[in-house]
Amino acid sequence: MQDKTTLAKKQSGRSDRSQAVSADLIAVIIAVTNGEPRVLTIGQTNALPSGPFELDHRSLQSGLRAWVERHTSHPLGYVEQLYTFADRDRIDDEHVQRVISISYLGLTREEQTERSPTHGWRGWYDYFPWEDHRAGVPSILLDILTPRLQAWADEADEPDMRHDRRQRVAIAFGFDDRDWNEELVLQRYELLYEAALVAEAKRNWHTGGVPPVPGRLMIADHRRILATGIARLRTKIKYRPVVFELMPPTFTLLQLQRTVEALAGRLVHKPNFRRLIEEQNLVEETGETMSDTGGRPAKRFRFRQTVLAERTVAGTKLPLSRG
Amino acid sequence: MQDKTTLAKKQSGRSDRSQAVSADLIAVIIAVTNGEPRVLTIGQTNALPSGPFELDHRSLQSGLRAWVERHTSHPLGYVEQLYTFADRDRIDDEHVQRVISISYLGLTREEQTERSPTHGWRGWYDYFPWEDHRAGVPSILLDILTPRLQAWADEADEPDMRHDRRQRVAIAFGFDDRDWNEELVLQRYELLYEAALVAEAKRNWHTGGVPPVPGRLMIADHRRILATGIARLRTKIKYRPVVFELMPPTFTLLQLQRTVEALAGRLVHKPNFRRLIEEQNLVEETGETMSDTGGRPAKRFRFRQTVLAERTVAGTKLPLSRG
DNA sequence: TCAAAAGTGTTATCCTTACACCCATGT
DNA sequence: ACATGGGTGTAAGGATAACACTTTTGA
Repeated sequence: MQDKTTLAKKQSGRSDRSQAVSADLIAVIIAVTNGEPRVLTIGQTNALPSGPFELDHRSLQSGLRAWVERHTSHPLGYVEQLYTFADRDRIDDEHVQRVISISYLGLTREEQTERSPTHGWRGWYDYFPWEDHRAGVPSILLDILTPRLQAWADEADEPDMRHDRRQRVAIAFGFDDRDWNEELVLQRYELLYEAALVAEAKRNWHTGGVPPVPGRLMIADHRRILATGIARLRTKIKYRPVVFELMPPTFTLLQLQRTVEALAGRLVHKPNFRRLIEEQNLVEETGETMSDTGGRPAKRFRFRQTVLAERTVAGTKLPLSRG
Repeated sequence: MQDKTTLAKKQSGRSDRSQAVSADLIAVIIAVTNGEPRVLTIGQTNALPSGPFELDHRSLQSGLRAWVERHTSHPLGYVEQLYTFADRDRIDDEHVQRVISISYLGLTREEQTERSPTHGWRGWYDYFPWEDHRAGVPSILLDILTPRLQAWADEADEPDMRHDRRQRVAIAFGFDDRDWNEELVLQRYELLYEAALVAEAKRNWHTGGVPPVPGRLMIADHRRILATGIARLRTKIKYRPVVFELMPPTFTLLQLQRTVEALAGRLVHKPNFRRLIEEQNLVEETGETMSDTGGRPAKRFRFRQTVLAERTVAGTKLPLSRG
C-alpha cells in the first residue's frame, strides 16, 4: 500500500508490469423447500455459481442480482455481501493473475417447475451433516467427529497447544456440557480443516493420514464460503425479518417455524415462537385456513410488508430453545 | 456473470478488451487517546489511508498489516474486513478502469512520540459531531439536524413517502421518544446523504439548496466508509473483547470505561460496568495502584491474554445504560 | 376415540438496569 | 470538610424458556 500521492502513477503503470487483478463474484443462494434448506449449485460440479464481474454492471449487487434472476427466473429477495478473498492466485498464459473473489448471500424461493441442466439445488446439510441438530445430536458428530477431534487435540506435542485445541474444539462443537451454538458453522468447518478431517485439506489422508469425515466436498474454497453464508444467515434470522424472503406469499405459523428450524438446524418451542411472531406484528391473517396435514386447520398468514420499512433497522426476535 | 465453463476464456481475453479491474485497500485505523476516539488520516487531505493492493502480499489482511505497521511503527492489534465497493469508475489514459475498494477496520494505539508529515490522527467526532452523546444530546442534533430532517421528510410529495421518511428518520435519530441507538451510525449518515444535508451529496446546496450540516468532509466516499467502521466497532465491543486492543498494557477500570464510552458515544453505569468486566474474568490485577487524578487510588489491571483463546468465539458483555 | 396440530395461560429463571450507600485519598 | 474517584449490596423490571393444559379437525 502506498500513499495517495503515488497511487495514480502506480496504476497507469499497471499494464507494463502485467500486474492486474480480476474480480469474481461468488453467490450463496439459499432457498428452503419442504423444510430443507437448499443451496444453488452449478451443474454436477458441486460449485457455487460464480463468474467474472462485468464492467457493464453499475455495482456488485446489481451484477449479482441480474445474473441470478436470469438463471432462476425468480427475484432475489435479499442480498448481502459476505466476504472478499484474495488469497488465491491463478496463472494465465504469461501473467500471474490475482483473483479477488467477492462472495454474496442471497435468499429466494426454489422454482418448482423448472429443471435446468446448468444449475440445481442441493440440501445444505449434504455438505455439513454435523450441522443438523433438529433430530438431536447427529450420530456423525457423536460417532465420527468427536473422537477424531479429540485425537487431533491430544496429538499436539506442547501442552499449551493441546489445551488450546481442546478448548477451541469444546467451544465450537459444544463438548464438556457446553451448549451447542448453531452460529459457529464457520469455526467448526475451519477446525475440521485445520485438523485435516475434511477432504479439502488433503494434506496427508491420501498418503497415510486419516480419511476425511462425511460431508460432500466442493471445489476450491466454496464449502468454506457456504459455511460463511450459513453462519451469517443463522445469526441474521434472529434480529432481522429475513426468513420471510424464503416463504411463499402466504403460510401457516408452523410452516414458518419449520423454515426457521431448518435454517437454525435446531428445534423451536412452538407456543413461544407463535407468541413472539404475533406480538411483533410481523404477520397478518389472510382470513383463509389450511387443513392439509391432519389436525386442526391452521390460519394462513402473510408477511406485513410495512415492517420492511419499520424494521430494516429495528429488529426481530426468535426463540431458539429446545422444542 | 457466467458459468464456470466460460470463465477461463473470458479472462484470458481481458487485455484485448481493456477490461480489467484494479484493487484498492482502504483502512479505517482507530485509536483512543485521552478519552477521544481517533482515526488515522493521510496528510492534510481528510482521506483515509489507501493504496493499491500489491501482488507480493500473501493476502489482503497481510498487505494491510504490513503497510500500517510500517507507517505507524505500532502493531495493528485487530483487523477485520468491512466492505467491498465497486460502484465507482476511474478513467485512465485510454481505458475505463473499474476500481474495487476493499475496506478494513483496524485497532491500534496512537504513538505519542511520533510526528509524521504523511499521516495524522483526528477525532472521529470531527466528522460525525451528532454521534457524541456522552454529554447528553448534542446541540447540533437538536438545533440543526432535527429541523432539517423533519423538513426533508415533510417536503416529500406523496403521503406514503412522507410517512416512510418520517419513520426512517425517527428510528435512526431516536425521535418521538424512541431511544437513541448508537449503532446506527451508517443509517444516519446515509439519511443525511439522501436528504442532501451532507456536503458529499452536493446536488443542490451550491446552486440554491440548503447548506450542509456541520461535520468535517472527507474525499470521495471515505466518510461513508468511516461511518461503516464506527458502526461495526460500536456493535463489536458489546460481544467481543476488542476494546483491549485500544488500551495500554495496564489500565484502571475507569480508563477502560472511558474508552468504551468514547467509542459508544454514550455513558455507562459505573458499578455495573466494573462488575461485568470482573465477573467475566477479562482482566487481572497487576498489584500496583494509580493515584493520579484525585480520589482513592485505583487498582491497575491488565488484560488476561488467555481469554483471546477462550473468547474468540464466546463473547463479552458491556452495560450501555445511561450512566 | 385417537392422533396431530392449533392455540392459551401461567410460572420460573435469569439478565439488565438502577438505586443507595460506604471507602480511600488529596487539597 | 469536601470533592473525586473506587467499590459493594441489593432490588425492580423485563425478557426468555419452560410447563401444563384446552381446542379443533380428520381418520
